[in-house]
Amino acid sequence: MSKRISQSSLKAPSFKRSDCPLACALDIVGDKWSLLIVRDLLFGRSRYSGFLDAGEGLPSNILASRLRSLEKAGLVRKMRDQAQPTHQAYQLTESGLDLSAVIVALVHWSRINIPGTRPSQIG
Amino acid sequence: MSKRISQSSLKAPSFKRSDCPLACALDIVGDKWSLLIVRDLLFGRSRYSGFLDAGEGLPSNILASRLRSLEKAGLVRKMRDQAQPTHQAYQLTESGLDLSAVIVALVHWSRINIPGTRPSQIG
DNA sequence: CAGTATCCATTTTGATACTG
DNA sequence: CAGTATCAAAATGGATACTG
Repeated sequence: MSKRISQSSLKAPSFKRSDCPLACALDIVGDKWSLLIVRDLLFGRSRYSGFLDAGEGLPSNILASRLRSLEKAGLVRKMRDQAQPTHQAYQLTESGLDLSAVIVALVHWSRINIPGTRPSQIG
Repeated sequence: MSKRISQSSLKAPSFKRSDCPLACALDIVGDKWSLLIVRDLLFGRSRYSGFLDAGEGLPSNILASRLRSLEKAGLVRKMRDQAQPTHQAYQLTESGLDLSAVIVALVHWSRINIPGTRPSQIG
């Protein structure tokens, strides 16, 4: 017998504490995984399994939850893979692409301020 | 009878998954509160009670935990308040100040991409 | 194989009461 | 004022099992 109630057993993080633009942004990407998924998308990964293999050990249930919340927030779009139509592919929307500036700023900060950061490669 | 073991009942978030500069940065500021505290420091707040009153309803135990981890990561310094030496004051280090670029990028993104964001004020 | 879902232990959170 | 302590609730992380 199959369970039919829950769309997913894992809920996305809560949403919108205030109208401060910074707090609003953090309600969407203020966690340890979302920007790493955006990073992967920027660097050409587009498949579920690709995100899982990215190296930081993102668990599959967390990945599913994050993809849902990023999609709901309009940063990511899911579609059929052009090259392999049997597969799904994720891609950034305009809004998601705009996050590259945030990622660049974080990487720049990290390079200067965190010792032991990898010198020449993101991802 | 008093408990004496725990320095604090609340632990700071875990640390350093990989050597990717983005992941390293997110291990430090990749949560919903740390950058809001940095924002407050940038905008002139410096006291524990000031952070609590900032408006987003940051709980005091989370604040204590975040201040500890930001201090440990070298972004924040605790000292005696110059004006009122009976009080403590927090201030950003150079490293913490450098995060302003990240905050600017996030606010800019938010203004463009999140409807309902407050038009003319951070904080 | 790609993608989801479920179970369960551990961590983190949020709210509030409490202490020096 | 500046934190700590307590505790319930929620999120996380792994492992694993299910579906098409």
